[in-house]
Amino acid sequence: MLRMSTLFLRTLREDPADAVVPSDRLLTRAGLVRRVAPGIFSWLPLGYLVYRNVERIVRAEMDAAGFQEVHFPGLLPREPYERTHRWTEYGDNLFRLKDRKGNDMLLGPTHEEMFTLMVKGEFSSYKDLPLHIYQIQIKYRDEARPRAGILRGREFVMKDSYSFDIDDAGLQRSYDQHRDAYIKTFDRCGLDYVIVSAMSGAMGGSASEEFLAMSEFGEDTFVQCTSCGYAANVEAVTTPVPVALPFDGVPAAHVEETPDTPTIESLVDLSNARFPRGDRAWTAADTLKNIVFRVTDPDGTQWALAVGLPGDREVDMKRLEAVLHPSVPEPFDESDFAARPTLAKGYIGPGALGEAKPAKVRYLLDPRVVEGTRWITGSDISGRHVYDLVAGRDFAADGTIEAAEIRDGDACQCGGTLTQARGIEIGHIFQLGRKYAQALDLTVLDEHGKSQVVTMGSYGIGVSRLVAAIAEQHHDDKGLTWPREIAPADVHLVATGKDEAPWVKAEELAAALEAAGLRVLFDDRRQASPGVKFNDAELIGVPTVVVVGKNLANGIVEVRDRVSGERADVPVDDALQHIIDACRA
RNA sequence: CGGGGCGUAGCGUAGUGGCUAGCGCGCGUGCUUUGGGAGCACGAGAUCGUGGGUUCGAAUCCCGCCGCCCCGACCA
Repeated sequence: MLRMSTLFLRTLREDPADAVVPSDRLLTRAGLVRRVAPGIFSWLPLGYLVYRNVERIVRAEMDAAGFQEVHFPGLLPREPYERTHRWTEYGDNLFRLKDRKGNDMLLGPTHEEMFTLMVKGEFSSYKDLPLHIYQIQIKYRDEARPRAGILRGREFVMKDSYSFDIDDAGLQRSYDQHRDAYIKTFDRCGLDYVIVSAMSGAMGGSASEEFLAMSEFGEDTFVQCTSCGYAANVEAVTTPVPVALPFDGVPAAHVEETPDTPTIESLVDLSNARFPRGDRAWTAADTLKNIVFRVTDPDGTQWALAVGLPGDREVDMKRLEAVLHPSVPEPFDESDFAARPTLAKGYIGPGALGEAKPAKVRYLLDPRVVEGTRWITGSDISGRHVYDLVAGRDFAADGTIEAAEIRDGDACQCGGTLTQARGIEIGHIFQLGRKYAQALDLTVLDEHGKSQVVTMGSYGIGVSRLVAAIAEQHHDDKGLTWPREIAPADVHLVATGKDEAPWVKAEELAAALEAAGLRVLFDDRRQASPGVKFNDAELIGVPTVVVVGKNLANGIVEVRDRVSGERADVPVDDALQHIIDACRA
């Protein structure tokens, strides 16, 4: 039994000045966590109870799926990460340190290497597969900017698991098993979440999905189709390709004088003033904007890329980076332009773009720029634009690219419309494939005695982040409203009143509830006023609150439901059973 | 790393050149109080982030440094 009179807890009446998101504010005010350094937190007794409840659910579902728990060190040697190139690829996000001999060490940001090497050390036959192992471990990532409290720390707890299979079909089965286990886990946590397609990105491999808890404070933007159920991270959204248009009646392309129109807006204004369209006004969507980037490959090679897209859209850097990964795009700077005199800044057009052209700029188009679409675009001469330039007739590109910003109302592949929302990434599952097994030489013998590289899946849950994600979704203006399985207790029992009787009865009831197997948080503080106790109970968010006070004189105790706010006056003699029923409902 | 803001008691804050740094919460002692953050009295708690400078006098003005928060870039 937890007694408030002795609990190591101090709730705060005021919001901490630095806390911005609801979960951070409430977890701090309710005395569950305290910030120690940016992105680094301590768990106090009540918070640690909540944390362990979440961890227990995650572990239980992993175990139920038949996965086996292991535990790696958080402090790791450099060498395995050197072999997979992550010692360098992880960059500044890796916490690095040296031991007394001067050897490089790191605090593990994730443990693919360790899992792979462990399996390599023990298993060597296809008969040993499939294998699923997991750990719940503190991870360290030196984020450039930790924020939002527990939601995004530099030290956090993650459950990471890995599957090992001999072939692709096995990997798919393993992936599906994990997906099911994750659904059960997040359902038990009482979360409202979506499963979205994600970019497999750096890790390689094919299938990849993210579990996003709905929250306006989430850092991931995703889209959902209002009609077909499709959901995807913005980075992974694909744009439907419009049907090609006939262009028989379109006049031949012609260059016009358009002085001082380096921006789309100025170009549209000038076009309407000097070259009116007749049937309607020109808009930004009639222009073809070409944005150039310098792209750096992992091996250091640099090349130029132009993205052509309708003038009413911006390039979404996140989407561009996601498609190009692991290469890194940066906007052209003055020296890049200087090196390519055929590119007229502000007036760049398809005429100068393409790998075959002198500037050697790889030219990729937004899928919306299909054959037959007609555009106003740069003529590659400062102060002039081309009109009626028709895609497929007057120009072609090296390919297409998904890099344009996504907007609410954009079309889905199914013909429906997409809407955007934000979410907190609570889980990520993906088919790693053979990248790590290859790099670390994890092979097993198949049934023909031939050596085969193992194929892996990688699956993560942000355990500590889950606590914050649940808090984001389960609170009201008074405080936290934990789902029962997550809550630090089943019953928050408040004793109050000037007579001795309620205190005696409350003690008795607390003991009886505990004997019945319920977890009891007993507010037995003598000095605190009723108002303080009620407010603390609401802040802390235990689902069932019981008040033994002045109504005991009438044989009544009060049972409150924290979430619904319902209050029931219950005869003392029925109280025990009533509370047990309420907690087991 | 770019842009913005802020460092005053455990927490929230006032104080823009004048000597004793103020208030609320919390904390301690005593009395009163116990159904919605109680009252009274007394009390403890701050080298005003840090180093230097200006000045008769600096929390306050100037310069450097450190730290923190927010937006962006980046990320479970």
